[in-house]
Amino acid sequence: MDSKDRQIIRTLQAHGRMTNQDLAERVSLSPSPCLRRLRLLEESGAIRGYSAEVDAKAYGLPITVFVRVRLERHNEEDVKRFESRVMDIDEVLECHVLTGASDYQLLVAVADLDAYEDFIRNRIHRIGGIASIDTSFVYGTVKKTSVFPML
Amino acid sequence: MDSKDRQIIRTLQAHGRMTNQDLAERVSLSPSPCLRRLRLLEESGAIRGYSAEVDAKAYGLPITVFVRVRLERHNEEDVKRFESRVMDIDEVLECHVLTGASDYQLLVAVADLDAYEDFIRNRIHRIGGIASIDTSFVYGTVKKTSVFPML
DNA sequence: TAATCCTTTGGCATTATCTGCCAAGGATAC
DNA sequence: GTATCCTTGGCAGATAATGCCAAAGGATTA
Repeated sequence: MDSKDRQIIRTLQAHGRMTNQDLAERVSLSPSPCLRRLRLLEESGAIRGYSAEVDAKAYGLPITVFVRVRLERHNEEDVKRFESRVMDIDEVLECHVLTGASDYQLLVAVADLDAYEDFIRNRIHRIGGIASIDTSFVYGTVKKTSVFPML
Repeated sequence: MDSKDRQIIRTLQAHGRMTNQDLAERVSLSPSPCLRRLRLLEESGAIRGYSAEVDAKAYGLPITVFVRVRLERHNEEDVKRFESRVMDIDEVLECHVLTGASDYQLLVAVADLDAYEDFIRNRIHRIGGIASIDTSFVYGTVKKTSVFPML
């Protein structure tokens, strides 16, 4: 992972469908070595994949919520159950384990408030062992980039 | 935005560099109408762009932090200054406006704890007008998908 | 300093893909 | 029933991907 690799990565974070020719030009390489570097980054797992960035509202999911969850008990069984159940819920886009007052932070996308209530009552609480849930609705987004800072 | 469009979107959220031929096959269209739908989704803004999903650790940013910030005052001037300064900080990947106890939640990626301390002291506090900062380090990630649920 | 090795690069040719154009099919309204 | 509109599918020229091989650049060792 040298500076050229990071340049390739940042370029593809900003323009994920750029052709290899354009990418090569942007990072000042010819197409062949550029493509070889790209394949190595993909095979090594540094680049996990590619994704379209979609307007959630246009898709039909106007409500985005950060949900912080604390469990009652932290034995292996309860933790495993919570995590495996959460992974299967399609509305949960992200679930991170955090330091601090909460155990987990979920990123959830839903169509309306009824769907959110349904999500909390019938998906999350049904898992059991939940000590507390803290909901923060996203009112607006000041910044959202997928491009890492230069090093 | 019909069911076919959403199918195209979900497919490209999972495999952003898939060729139009493969995409067409996956959604049961021939390449021509598939490409036309795709271009319309892009031009309408439903698809904002494409991005490589990169392993932050492999890139050299092993520490991910959610930072919740509350401002002392909420007059237009202070709010505008905070938001415009935050947009210019490369380490800040996301900044959302939240309901609840905090005003903002930032997603920050840094190389080490020193860089995080420097970020808080010299980037965030220097903005001025900060009432409180609450830091939650990401210990692990149970789930992270860019694919929206079916509707 | 020179020789050697190893890594990375660039060009070429083949194969695959993109994409604009036009005709055909299917649904809808009158 | 028919006219109209929207969407689809196929074709062809242009563009891009990718495997192979020779050459250049950089580091290490003698």
